[in-house]
Amino acid sequence: MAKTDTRIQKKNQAAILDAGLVVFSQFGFRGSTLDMVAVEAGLSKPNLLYYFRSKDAIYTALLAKLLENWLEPLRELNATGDPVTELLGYANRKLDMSQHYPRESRLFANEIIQGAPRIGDVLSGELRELVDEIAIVINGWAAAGRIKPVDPYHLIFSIWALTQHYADFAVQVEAILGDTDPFDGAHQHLEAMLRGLLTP
Amino acid sequence: MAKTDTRIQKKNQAAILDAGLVVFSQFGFRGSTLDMVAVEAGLSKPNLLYYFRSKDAIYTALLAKLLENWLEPLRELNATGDPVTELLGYANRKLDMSQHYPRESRLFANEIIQGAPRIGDVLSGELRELVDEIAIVINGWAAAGRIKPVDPYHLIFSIWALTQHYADFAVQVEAILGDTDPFDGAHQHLEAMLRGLLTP
DNA sequence: CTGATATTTGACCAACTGGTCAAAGGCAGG
DNA sequence: CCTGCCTTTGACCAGTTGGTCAAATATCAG
Repeated sequence: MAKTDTRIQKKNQAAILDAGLVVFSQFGFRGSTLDMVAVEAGLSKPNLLYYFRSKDAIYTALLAKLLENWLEPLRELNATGDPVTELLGYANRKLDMSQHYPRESRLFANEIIQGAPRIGDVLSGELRELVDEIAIVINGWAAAGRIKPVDPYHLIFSIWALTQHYADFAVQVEAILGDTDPFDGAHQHLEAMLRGLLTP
Repeated sequence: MAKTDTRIQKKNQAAILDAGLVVFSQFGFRGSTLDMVAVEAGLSKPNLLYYFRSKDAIYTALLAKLLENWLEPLRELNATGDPVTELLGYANRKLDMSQHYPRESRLFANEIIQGAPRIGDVLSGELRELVDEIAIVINGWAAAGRIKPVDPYHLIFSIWALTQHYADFAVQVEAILGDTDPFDGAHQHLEAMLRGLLTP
């Protein structure tokens, strides 16, 4: 029943997902067409639909695949480590993701701005639980005087905001900075902000 | 020639722009349809096109109108005031805008994420010049030792990121915070971050 | 080589989209 | 009441969209 995918299946499915990422991350779900994805993937439209049941199936597959990578850095946060090191490490990992996977960031941004119709349950389920756990850890660190007292939820929001901004609003950042690479300064600035906030 | 608009014209144009804001801010330009805007405005589709030449005209009118309000707080920043007060005031004003005009924020977010095809020249023109001016002011403050040394561009990016996040990613914020109002904590957290970064 | 299976595609369709237009309805000044 | 203008709309159109399907083609095991 569950036959293993052939070489060509794997290749084409990957090409479709790559193309879908490019197109969906720029135009959002409703703004993208199967023809755009097909052209980007170098396949015909009916051929796309041979590998994926529908436009929705491509988009959903992309979201599911990316949600994993997106939540992973948060899981790596180590409750037994040094608080400032851990939080800074997390923030830097997120910033690296913005630098190296900006399209993934924009895909999520599009989905969430538009009301997260397909991942709302993940946000209020898995993500919320994960953040609640981290919040307890951060509160513990604050109670022990290892960091300054801080609202853990807004701390996490601010790390997300500060890091994803460079991917999601890349056009604006580039319009203002010109040729300067944003990420050198971004890392330094991010660290300065978080140290100023957290160091007791 | 340039007759003043009648009452009914003003009323319907306003209704269309309001409806356009609701629809475009949620689905982006390509994801929105004239029918959606028409239903939201309580008018028929041909009637929309009696007041605006095209879908594009509605969207462009919205963007132009909003760009003004969006840049205004930045212009209000006073070079002769107290640095920390000025920057905190700006950040709080932006956060208030996210609270009271989240759809405007999401309209811009959608436009910029998707590559800012219609306002790219404003970003690299008017906005960039404005930011360059502020950057000089901030550098002056830092050189005078009135704030800690800081990259002015990334400081501005971080204020944008931290404030707009609560509007653009409202669904995610609400999924995590539940019924708690985000903006109480947001104001406090924002102030703590900026004070930690700036206070010499 | 051969047959079976996996892959690809041209032609097509119904629904939707932005936009047009002529005709109808409403409304103020005379 | 009438006249002229502003407003509204039903019907319509051409282009696009997601999706189907039967036929054609490539691939591969024996």
